[in-house]
Amino acid sequence: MKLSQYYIPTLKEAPKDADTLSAKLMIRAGLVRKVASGLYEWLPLGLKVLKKVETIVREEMDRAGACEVWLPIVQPKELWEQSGRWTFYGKELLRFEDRKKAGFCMAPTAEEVMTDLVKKDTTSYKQLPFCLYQFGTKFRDEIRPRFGVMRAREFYMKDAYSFAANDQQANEWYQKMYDAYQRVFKRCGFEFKAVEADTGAIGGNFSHEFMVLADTGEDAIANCPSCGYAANTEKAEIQAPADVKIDPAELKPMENKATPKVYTVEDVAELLHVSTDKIIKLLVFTADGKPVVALVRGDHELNEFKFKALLKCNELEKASEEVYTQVTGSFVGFAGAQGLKEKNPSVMIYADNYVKNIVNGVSGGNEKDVHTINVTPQRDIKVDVYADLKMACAGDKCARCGATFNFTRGIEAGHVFKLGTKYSASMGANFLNEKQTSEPMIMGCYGIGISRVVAAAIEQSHDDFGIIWPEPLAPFTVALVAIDYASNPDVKKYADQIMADLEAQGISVLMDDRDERPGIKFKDMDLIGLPHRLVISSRTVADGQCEYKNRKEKESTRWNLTEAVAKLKERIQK
RNA sequence: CGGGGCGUAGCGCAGAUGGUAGCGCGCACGGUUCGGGACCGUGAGGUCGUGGGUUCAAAUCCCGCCGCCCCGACCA
Repeated sequence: MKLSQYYIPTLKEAPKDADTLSAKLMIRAGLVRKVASGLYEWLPLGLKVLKKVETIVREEMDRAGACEVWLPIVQPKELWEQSGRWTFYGKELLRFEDRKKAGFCMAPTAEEVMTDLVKKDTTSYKQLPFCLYQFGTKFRDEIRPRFGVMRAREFYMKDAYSFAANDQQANEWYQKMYDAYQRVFKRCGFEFKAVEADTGAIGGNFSHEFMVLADTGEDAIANCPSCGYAANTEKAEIQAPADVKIDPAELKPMENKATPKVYTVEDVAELLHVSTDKIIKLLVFTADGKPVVALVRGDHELNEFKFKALLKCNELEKASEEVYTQVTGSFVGFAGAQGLKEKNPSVMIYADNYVKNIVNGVSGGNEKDVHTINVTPQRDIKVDVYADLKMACAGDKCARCGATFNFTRGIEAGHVFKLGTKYSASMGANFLNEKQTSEPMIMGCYGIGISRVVAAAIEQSHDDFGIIWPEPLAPFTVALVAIDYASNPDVKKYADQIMADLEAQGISVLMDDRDERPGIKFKDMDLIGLPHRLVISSRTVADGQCEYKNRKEKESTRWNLTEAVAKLKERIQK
């Protein structure tokens, strides 16, 4: 392909609303353009990469034995009412009416249509198990789209759904998909990790996220170097610290200190000359409307996912100021749990395991501008439940083996869920088993954000000059920079020849044949980030040579023109 | 939805105290250049987000609306 005929509008400067590195590079390199918040146009170069990812995913889905289908993006309200998500799914579900005032939505995912499709034709255990998948546009009306195509409202996804007659079959499909995902991300050339994850709004029994590792990733991952356990920090189970034996002689009596206008943990610690791990943070939530109190150490963060799981509630929200005051009898920021149970016996107090070991700590003083020092929870606070409630952080130990976690960051590119019977039961996707009884199918669902994978590839692999595509995803394999193409017939002859030879061997080439200065051509090619670069110019042609450079490397080498194609072939991954 | 910021040429920006719009990049034409985003000259390109108000006069001041971005809840 000649660049002069291709549509690659590159930009020297990124638009100011591009917020992430990959978003900036995708726009600058002419992969995408933005039409509106969270809505993108994919240009030829970007689409090529998208298709490469799609092809890899399709091949691995087929290899795993899944069958491709194509489902509508506009879906009827009735199906969503059957699953209960018409009301349960938040505002991310874009709902609308057709001319007959019938309700529809733009599909954010496809459990409903897929389950509906399957239940009509599947009636016997003899037909199970199987797995269907599709590629398609998904729409989620995100409150705040961000990070370019990584969190767009409209995005391209592969979603697969497995249906099984029993747990064993269901687990086998989960494993097949898990393995297929391993192959997909390996083939994409990624550094990645499969981690245990929270099941979130999709619901279900258990799940893994496939994280593309990148320092700029949105998610933090805890991994155990000893037993291999890896989990999103939202989920990572932490070993409770060993109980500390408290020496009664150490304990000091509680005492109130004036701390006017001091609100943050850091400020309190500084004013009172204690470290933040001595501070007991009190948080008030409403769990399905009922107020609850949570305590965590000042240097820790409460993990709402864990708290929610512990409470087994549907909705967990930070309490309003009124509720806070009502529950604690104090002002926001100055409540302490000492004596709280005595004052308000109906309120449940939950505390993170680490709070148990605080001795002579600091807590809110239950008065405006006052904190209480020498609070020792074991003596002074009636905690109902101690549990693992904190976000995993540096120094935490693996709940399974006790080794200290390592932390990395990643981008969630794929997610596998074991759904169980959540949708099949509510939507009546039943089958008849050997014993003539009807039971719901056991489902699994498996997603890969294809458009997000493209952005993730860039987040993981780039430098100051631009993108560095992993070879399997590169829009073209070879960049052929033909300097003096327009003015030197020899350059034109050899460049055309090499391009034709490469293309004849199935190697894709993008040749810059434009009548531009060399600097512009180099800069553009670096930005676009094709893995292999060949330069042909008056200079090299005079010596019967060309110049080769890998995008990842700094140094280039000279090759004879006659051997260029063969040498290049050696370097290209098959 | 709550808090903060912004909307002026394709992109990045400047336009105190109101006087009818400019710069850099990019684009077109001519010339000099030609291995890491050259230089000179000429030129095209703008309902200043939008609706209203104040005023002799509004990009500028006031009000409404819309859009976009950042911080929080969602997620592939």
